[in-house]
Amino acid sequence: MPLHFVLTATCNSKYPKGSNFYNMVLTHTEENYLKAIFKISEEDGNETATTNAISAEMNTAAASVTDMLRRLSDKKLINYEKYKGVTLTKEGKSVATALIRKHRLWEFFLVEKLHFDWDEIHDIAEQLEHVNSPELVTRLNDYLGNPRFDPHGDPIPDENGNMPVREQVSLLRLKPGEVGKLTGLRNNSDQLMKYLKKNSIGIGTKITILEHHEFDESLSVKIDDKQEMGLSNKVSKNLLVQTE
Amino acid sequence: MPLHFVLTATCNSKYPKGSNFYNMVLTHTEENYLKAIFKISEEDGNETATTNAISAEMNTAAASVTDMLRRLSDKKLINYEKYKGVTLTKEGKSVATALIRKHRLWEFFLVEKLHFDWDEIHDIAEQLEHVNSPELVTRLNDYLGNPRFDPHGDPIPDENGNMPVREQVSLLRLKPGEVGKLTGLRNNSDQLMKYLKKNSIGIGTKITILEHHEFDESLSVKIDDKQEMGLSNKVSKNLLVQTE
DNA sequence: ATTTATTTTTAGATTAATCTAAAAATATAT
DNA sequence: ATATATTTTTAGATTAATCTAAAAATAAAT
Ligand SMILES: [Mn+2]
Ligand SMILES: [Mn+2]
Ligand SMILES: [Mn+2]
Ligand SMILES: [Mn+2]
Repeated sequence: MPLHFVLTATCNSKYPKGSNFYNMVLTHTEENYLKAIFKISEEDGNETATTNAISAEMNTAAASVTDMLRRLSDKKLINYEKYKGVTLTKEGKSVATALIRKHRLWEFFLVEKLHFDWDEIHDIAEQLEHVNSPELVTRLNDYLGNPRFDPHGDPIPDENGNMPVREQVSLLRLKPGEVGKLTGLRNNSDQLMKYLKKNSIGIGTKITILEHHEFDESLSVKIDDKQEMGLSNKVSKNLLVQTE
Repeated sequence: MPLHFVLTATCNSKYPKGSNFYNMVLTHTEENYLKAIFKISEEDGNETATTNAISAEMNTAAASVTDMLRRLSDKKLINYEKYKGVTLTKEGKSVATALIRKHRLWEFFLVEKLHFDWDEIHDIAEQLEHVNSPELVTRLNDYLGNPRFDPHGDPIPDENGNMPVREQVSLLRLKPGEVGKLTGLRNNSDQLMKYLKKNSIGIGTKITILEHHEFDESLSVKIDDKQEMGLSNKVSKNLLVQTE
């Protein structure tokens, strides 16, 4: 019998004594803020991450963000001037990419080894990414065969934080007759993933353009030389493919 | 069973909506206290876990323990009466064994798949055990082949919290000529593990008793039909073996 | 250039988890 | 049984992380 619970819990870790700049132990929360700032900064057009953008990304009140920005600034993880928005420092960026590396390695593990589907892994990886053990990351990476892309096609940063880059365009840009191999999604929405899964479309799937429909800008396509189907404009726009 | 209580909890990570009594979301700290209480209760002779025992196990001030006991009691995870010490409720015990299950499954993973040594895994498992995903535990268990004992020889509780039991005696109890297979340690001290590793002794190692030395109650033994060596009383006492 | 709207910060509270110091309860020893 | 020692609880503070409401700064519109 489902009762209505309001659940609040803080997942605090302790600060070990003797932590210095380079082995600073951050709280899960601080780590999540850094990831959010990184994500916002990556979004095209964003010079700096604003308080409101972070507030939206983190689902917290703007006032809470301001609080945290002061703290992250004190720790030299961000460059912060009141009212100006923030950027990550070198150190902050390094923390953020290390988190993303862990997140995506764990996602790869969950799909490759534990046979989860790509729409089931994100929330688990959100937890696993906070496990702090450099040796674990190294061994996990080796165990997985040093993968370069996660199950959503997102690049996995290497030990130094460098992301592999890849040429990919929206499926919408291909002309009839052209073929694209699905390499990523523009946004990793669960609904989109479930929809694609239902239609046997996943990373690596070969998609051939049959026709562009002017009226609603949708596509007719052929999937892996098997079924033909229509793809709405909204779906096609979100599919990133490599040609040839 | 009608459970009427409203509990308030925050977690930085999203907490599942529709939580009920049986999938209550606890903080890492609350989970660690439950594990500590479980551990103390398992130690022979301990009817209840006292505030000081918990304080020692958790490395926190006794006053902090009292605080937490009130909280855990409010959540019906422990039976608590002031000055009387505590026991786990059925629910509390179930949370604790689920944690131990996760801890030991992850330790098994770290050794079997990532090739860590048995003295390197505990701290990482301490973190991994708090990852909350029943599906993950199920799949991890299947992936590992439903192991019954962890790399230290400790039993892994099954889905229902039942621990496999095993006959094992201290090596000291064997008579000269008898053979024991190492199945566990009385306490998982890092120093002991490192010492054994250095002498090629691990779980499964065959140990033949050559001689008991009266003077210091030490042993002469043969390891896996290979090297002969002495084992101090303190070491032998901590080695648990199966005979035959 | 003012006014209005939006964004951001400050102020003031709350909760979990911790601490130290003091008080109260229980256990041990004389 | 009284005194002493130990254990446990209470009292009072602190810090991280959050909130709402109000003030201040910046941006947009008239
Ligand atoms: Mn993800
Ligand atoms: Mn991903
Ligand atoms: Mn362990
Ligand atoms: Mn173990």
